[in-house]
Amino acid sequence: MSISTVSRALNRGDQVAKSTRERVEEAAERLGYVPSGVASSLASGRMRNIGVLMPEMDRWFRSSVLAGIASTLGKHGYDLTLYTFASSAEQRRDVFHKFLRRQRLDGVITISMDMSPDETQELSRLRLPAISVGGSNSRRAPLSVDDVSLARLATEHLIALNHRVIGHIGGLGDAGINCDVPGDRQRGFSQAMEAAGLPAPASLFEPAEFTIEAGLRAAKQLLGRPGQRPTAIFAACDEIAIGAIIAAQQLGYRIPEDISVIGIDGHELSEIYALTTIDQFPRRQGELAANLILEDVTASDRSSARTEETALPYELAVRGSTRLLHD
Amino acid sequence: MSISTVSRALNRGDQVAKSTRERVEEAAERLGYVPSGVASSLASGRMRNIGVLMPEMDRWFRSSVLAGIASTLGKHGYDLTLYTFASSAEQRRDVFHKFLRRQRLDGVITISMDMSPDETQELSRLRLPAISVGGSNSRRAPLSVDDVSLARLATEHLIALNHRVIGHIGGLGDAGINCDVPGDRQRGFSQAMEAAGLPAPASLFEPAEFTIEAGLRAAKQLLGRPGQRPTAIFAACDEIAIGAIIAAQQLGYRIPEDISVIGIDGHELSEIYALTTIDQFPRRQGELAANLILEDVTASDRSSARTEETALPYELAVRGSTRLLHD
DNA sequence: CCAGGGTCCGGAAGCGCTTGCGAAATGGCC
DNA sequence: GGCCATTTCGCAAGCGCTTCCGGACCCTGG
Repeated sequence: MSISTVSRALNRGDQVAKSTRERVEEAAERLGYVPSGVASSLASGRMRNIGVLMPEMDRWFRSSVLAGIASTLGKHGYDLTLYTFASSAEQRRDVFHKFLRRQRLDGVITISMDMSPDETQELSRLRLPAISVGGSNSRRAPLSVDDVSLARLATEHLIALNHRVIGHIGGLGDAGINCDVPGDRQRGFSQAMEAAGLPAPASLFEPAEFTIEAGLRAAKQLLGRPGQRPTAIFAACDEIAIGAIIAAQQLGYRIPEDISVIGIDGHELSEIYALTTIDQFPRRQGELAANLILEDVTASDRSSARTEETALPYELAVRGSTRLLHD
Repeated sequence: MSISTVSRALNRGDQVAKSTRERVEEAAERLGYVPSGVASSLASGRMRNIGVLMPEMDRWFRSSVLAGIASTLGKHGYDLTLYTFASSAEQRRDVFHKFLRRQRLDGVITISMDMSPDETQELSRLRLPAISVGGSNSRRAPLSVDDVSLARLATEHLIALNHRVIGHIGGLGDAGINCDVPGDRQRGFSQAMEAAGLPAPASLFEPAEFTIEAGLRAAKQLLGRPGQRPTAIFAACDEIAIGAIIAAQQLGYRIPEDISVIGIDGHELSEIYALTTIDQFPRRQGELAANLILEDVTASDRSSARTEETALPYELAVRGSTRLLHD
């Protein structure tokens, strides 16, 4: 039995008789033989390896997406190479200009980061299919929920419950280098308020990063401010919303009797806090992203590079943190 | 200028005149040339790639360790390939018997998982240096805090505060396939209680997985049970502790007036809940693990395979969730 | 001025696989 | 049973680097 027959039997199974293939597989199993990844990559040009780029793993959303990607890629026999750049511009440059150029990847998935034109160009120069999840205005075949609509929906939920004085916490991007999800959500909020003819004064907005701690601080600011107190708060993400709930409780407010709170994400903690939220199934987003990139990679030399956005499912999950306001 | 000179100039810089090296580097920079990773791996046998194995990314501890590893490896020009197996034994088998055998890795780091003898053997058959963090009785060069001591320390803190009736929540391993951190912490608890001559009846123990939700449920069970109510709770991890705090509050208990709570980990949320805990700096553990594995990999052909355990730092962080019991 | 020793560079042989191409074998049909 | 169509297999040429080895060159000291 020749080397080439073994290779064919193990790889694609075509062009080789069923019986020989079975013999080969049996022998490989017995010897514990698995073809060397680097050698087969070098020879075939296929890496069986997808890169995942993301700013940091500090948010629940991102690690959920990552988990979804990891499990899906694993199922298909692909490796997943992880690149993070914790707010260091230099590390980020290195990823694009050193690591990606080593040509170990068949494609990349980016999580909640917008690429600069330079980076996008680099990707196409390398002829690497890419898809991004959790970014808003990425340039190549983005996979994203429409954050503006999401925020509008959340705000409309509060308005439908008769709230008129609604505060918003969020809007602080990741140091500007990443995606503009916070900005989009703020815009959605404004749109909904405007459409309902409601004012959205600056005094009812408080900036915060996407963490519980920041949400807690911001909510205290917002609620402690003299002037008209909001009867409801739209938090840009669940972490902030949970922080807001804790802050409200610490200040003596009852949720939802005194203040309604709504978030976005479907965080694992949201159920515990009975948080009304918009679930966007991040893990499933990761799985979807992985499947799409695999399709792109397998597709005969990316002739059919998808460019249209793929809309993602989301779902208003009404729990106990929002309630009708009686006037 | 010949190919071999370029290779030498880019790789090790020795055996090549400074001036030529500079010329090569300048040219590479200008052309955006970076040597193909697979080709150089195949030729040299070095992969510049470390594998990270872990059960799932669902715990804060694990993603913190991962973040530390990722940033350290990136700084040294190494790729990080991530393998997870969400409780599926088959996936886990595949990782060890397919993915690792592809020989794309220079070494592996395992996070909070114990390897079966079969798996350990597989690793040494592949001559892969390995180090594990967050596991207790791993077999190769483990890097771990002594979970028994940690738990003893936490319990002793409560005892020193005059508590005599102390409950414990935890002890539920990850379906038995992973590491025995929960068991170790339970043992530490028992040891401390016994040493202080205090009883630790079954009624004061409640099993729980390492999540906030499970902690919440378990704490309600523990506190709702008729009979002697504990004045303090030692939670096996911060997630459980936070769940316990929330549960206690929901039941109307005040923390720490009515019940003291201590956890282990140093979770990002622990400050918000004023949780007394034992910080074990997981991110730093990840960085350390990465540095050690790089040492192992670089070391002239693993002649000096470390086998002794490396003790890790930890620190009792006393916050507001524990207080002296006046009798 | 020449020998000797260093330094620096180029040639060439792989690393372990994939795959196009042609040869061999197999099977079906008249 | 012979011939063609079809399947199945082996040969060999790479894939893009690394690295051993020998040769060219330069400098120094005698």
